[in-house]
Amino acid sequence: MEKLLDLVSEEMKQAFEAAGYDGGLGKVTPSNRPDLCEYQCNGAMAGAKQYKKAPMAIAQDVVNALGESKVFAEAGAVNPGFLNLKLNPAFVRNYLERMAQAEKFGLEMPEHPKKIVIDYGGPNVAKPLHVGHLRSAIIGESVKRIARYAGHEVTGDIHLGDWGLQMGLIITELRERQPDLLYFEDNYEGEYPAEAPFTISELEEIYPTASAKSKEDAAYKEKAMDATFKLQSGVRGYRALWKHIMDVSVADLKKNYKNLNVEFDLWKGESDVHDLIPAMVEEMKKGGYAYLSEGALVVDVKEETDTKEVPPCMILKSDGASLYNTTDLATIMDRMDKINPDEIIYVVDKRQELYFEQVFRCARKTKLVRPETELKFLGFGTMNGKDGKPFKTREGGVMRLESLLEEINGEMYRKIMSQENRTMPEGEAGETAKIVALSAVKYGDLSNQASKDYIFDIDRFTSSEGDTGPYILYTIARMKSILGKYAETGGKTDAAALQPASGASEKDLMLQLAGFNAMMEGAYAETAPHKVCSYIYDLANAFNRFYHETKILTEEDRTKKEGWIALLALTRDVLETCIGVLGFSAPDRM
RNA sequence: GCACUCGUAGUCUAAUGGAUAGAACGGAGGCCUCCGACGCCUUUAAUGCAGGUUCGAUUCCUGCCGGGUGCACCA
Repeated sequence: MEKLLDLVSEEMKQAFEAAGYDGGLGKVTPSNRPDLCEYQCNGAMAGAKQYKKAPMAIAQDVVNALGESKVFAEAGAVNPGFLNLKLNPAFVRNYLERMAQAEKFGLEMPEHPKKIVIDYGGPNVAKPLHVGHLRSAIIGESVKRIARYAGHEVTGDIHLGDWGLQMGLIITELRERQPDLLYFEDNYEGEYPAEAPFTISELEEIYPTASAKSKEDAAYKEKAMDATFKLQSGVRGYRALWKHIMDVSVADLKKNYKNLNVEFDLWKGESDVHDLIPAMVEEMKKGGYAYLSEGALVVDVKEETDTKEVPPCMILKSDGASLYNTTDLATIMDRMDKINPDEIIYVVDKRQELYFEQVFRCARKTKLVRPETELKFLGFGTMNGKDGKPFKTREGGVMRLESLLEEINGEMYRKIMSQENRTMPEGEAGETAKIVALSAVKYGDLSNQASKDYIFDIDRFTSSEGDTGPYILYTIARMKSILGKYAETGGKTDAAALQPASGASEKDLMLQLAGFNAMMEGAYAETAPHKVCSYIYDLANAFNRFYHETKILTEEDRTKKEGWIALLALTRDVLETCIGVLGFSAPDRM
């Protein structure tokens, strides 16, 4: 289904052509001056040079050519040459009815859906999630859902950090503590226990301990590196331990991501591509791309047009070990092999931009990807505390994600329980608090442009006043309440009942709804969840204004009432769809 | 040192080169016998500085000032 803006532009294009001008000038955009008009066209000014004619004269010609139109209720030429437009209410009404009845509100599906892999999350096993993981999860999940809604075939991959020295450290510390474990017996050939010899909380304590020790004690670090080597070369007991670490850790991660309403399609990690590395390195050498520099194996990725120094992409360290680059490149290779995506999007801290630039160039140069495969870096900014510095606990440490969520859930719960006219029982309040708290966190994050730093302010995010998640949910709850009451009286809801707008706030709401497709297309094209946020905020406001001056349930005129109910139902559906792609949901009441 | 990035009301944030820079919080004032006042309405206040390109610049270019970040064996 065509976007409203396209239909309107088409009408304008014909008018330009009828008046003897280039139809391409007839592009219509939403109005910058809502007090003057609903839509505007700046084509007359753009065409002034081309036709050596005053913009105003061109605009007047176009208005004359437009004549009587089904699309426009008003079209006027205004100095210095703007075309101010108001739409015909019946035209808008018909558009909304089609939208309500169409799949995905008439959002056009791509002719050739793209295969997209989104790499986000990126936690390390055996380490608890902390606030640094929050943005990748929230933004990645939303980008994934938007792309999927837009009709593409999207795979979300968590990309675990599950290989390398950190695993050696854990195994070493385990050995220090429990040297008699079966896993450390060289000659043992039997089955290992199914149960892990540690819990997740122990694991989370073991890693930092081991990491600290290795920094102070060279011999300890030596042991850890040896353990890493043994693990990577496949020593049975070490592999068995590694499996335990993975199982315990992944189970915990799944629980935590579930609380965030984040779901990965793939739980792949660095370990999955370990075996692919030797062949990949060999190819890069054979192709003449990789060479030794200062003992390390590197691929040059400089380009003529660079204004900055782009260091070569390192493939192997001088000791022959692999590193971050190696696994990322091997992962690209693996994805091309198994999924063959048209695009891979990395949702990563923006500080890694240069690094990914190197990796992308290297992947292209060494032909790991097809020439047309898009590699996109979606870098996000830092989440700061109220002081404008990176978010920390009161003690100055790294805050665990669990603690952060608990704090917000608690805050939300207190707010619900302290409502003056609270009718909600405590049990439901607990569940509702979680739903609303998640909206607070996610909306607070996503309403900013991803690339910018932002200030995490619990008080502001959990407030239901202003541009917040709870405000959106409150508005939805109110609509559900009205629709519920209407349904109780046996009323029917049907999009065919929609009426042309009779008032200004009603028309405003309708136009806002009609802009859904254009908004969603833009949010996908620019991988910009914040556009969805600002859209639903405007939509919620438009609804609240309409609600305020329209008494729906007490309306005597049945035609009017059913039309409004249909409008309400459509608004609710659009809002819920939008928060769905943002990765949160709305309770029925709050 | 080189490079990247960001500077918008007191605070927080938006704006494919287009009209009077749009919101939110805060401040001031108003609206509940009526569908959820966690709402609505009115009001207050901003593009770091200096040039340039353009009919028109928050947006593009140059310089300066200020914050953040990155510059091969970490991830």
